[in-house]
Amino acid sequence: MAHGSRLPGVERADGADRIVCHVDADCFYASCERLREPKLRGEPVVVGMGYEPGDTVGAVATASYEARAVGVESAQAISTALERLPRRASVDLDSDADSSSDLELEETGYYRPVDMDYYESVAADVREILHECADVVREVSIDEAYLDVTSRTAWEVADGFARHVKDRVRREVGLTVSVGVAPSMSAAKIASDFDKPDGLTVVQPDEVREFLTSLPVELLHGVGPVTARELREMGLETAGDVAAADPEPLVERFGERGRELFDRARGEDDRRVEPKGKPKSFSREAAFPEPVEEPKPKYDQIETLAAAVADRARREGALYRTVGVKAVTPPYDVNTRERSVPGPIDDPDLVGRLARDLFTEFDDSPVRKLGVRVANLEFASVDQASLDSWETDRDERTALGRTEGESSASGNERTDIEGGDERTEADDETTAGVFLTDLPDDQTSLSDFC
DNA sequence: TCTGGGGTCCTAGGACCC
DNA sequence: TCTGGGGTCCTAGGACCC
Repeated sequence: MAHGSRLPGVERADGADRIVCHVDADCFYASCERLREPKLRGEPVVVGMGYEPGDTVGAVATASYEARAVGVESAQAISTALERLPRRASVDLDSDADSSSDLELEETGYYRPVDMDYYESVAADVREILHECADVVREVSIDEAYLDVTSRTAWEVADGFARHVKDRVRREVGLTVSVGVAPSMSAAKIASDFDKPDGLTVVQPDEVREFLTSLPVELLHGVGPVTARELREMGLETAGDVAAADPEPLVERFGERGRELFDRARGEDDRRVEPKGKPKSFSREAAFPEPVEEPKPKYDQIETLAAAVADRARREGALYRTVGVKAVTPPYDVNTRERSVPGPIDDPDLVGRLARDLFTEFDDSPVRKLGVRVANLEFASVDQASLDSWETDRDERTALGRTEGESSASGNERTDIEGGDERTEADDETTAGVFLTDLPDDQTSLSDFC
């Protein structure tokens, strides 16, 4: 793309500028709940786990803006959320005995459990629209994506284009999204956040520096509480401060990230929008209501999590070479242990055995949270590039699996390469998925903006 | 902020190899 | 026996994101 060597003064003139769109659904889980339960519209809605009587652990996944108005935030302990926003249903029961609770009713809200399957199905509808609106889409998470729309619009009409995307999602799915348009991924991300909810912010190429300059450093992507505090200690409060700073101390203190920070604060980010690759790891974790010391419940939990992770990997058609456990001990110390085996495996029993083995170190420790993870993943077949080579890939993989199974068995642990039929079925599904997402784009409705 | 769950990337030291 | 420097893999921890 001959993009690395551009002269400072002429960066807008070389035609290499991209138009990047960041699309971010507004309080996605809560909005999904409203889709299937319209009475929740306009009401405070909290989606999370652990709010039923008797539950003791859980957190807020998403709060509607009405719920945020009374201090409910995502990642908050559900107990705190319930204090600030009592659950509507439970108040209704009380209200029989207390007719003066009309006022309090205003300060109650609806709680709903996380239902990922349903949210996934809604997200799939949104994705379909986004893929029709862009040449390249990078899905960042279930409710967020970057679009490279360089060939679909122009700066002069970028706001109309963004409006079109928003309107389509609202009409066809029923959700509001916030959209940011900018010449880079990092600026587009900040732009979509700028005017939430239902936001639309376009940052023209020559406006990027000014747009960023007054932003507090924590609004930069990749700057969390720790980095923000350290930046403040260096006297850097805003993106503008960082942009004007000497980059050397930043690199000194933060390494590669420091350089990145400096660039991003100046609006320099030449990452191209690229489709997301395969996952790097799968994990499952679970918290205990309170720290547990006895081995039995801990090992039971390890067992359950290991089985769930192995099952997930198999369903996704992934082989793994590394198994890890995580033990969170009071006050909140995160300990991880992992072990790798020589060859890629698909072996639920071995995941269980390795996980138990790795965990023995924490036999006598109080533990508040446990996790099991597989990593070093390999996806046997299906490179979307060429479907012709699929049969070949599959044959190669079968041979591969056998060889590596043997080498791994000779390593230290017995491994079974089994379930070949199931794996093939999973691969077939993946292949079908490639066909589905390869449907031709319908650009006609976008021609106005091109 | 007293802490849920599922991810990503980076760093740093040690082992091991050439 | 002492020794340089580079590369890669593994492991543990940390920061961050949604």
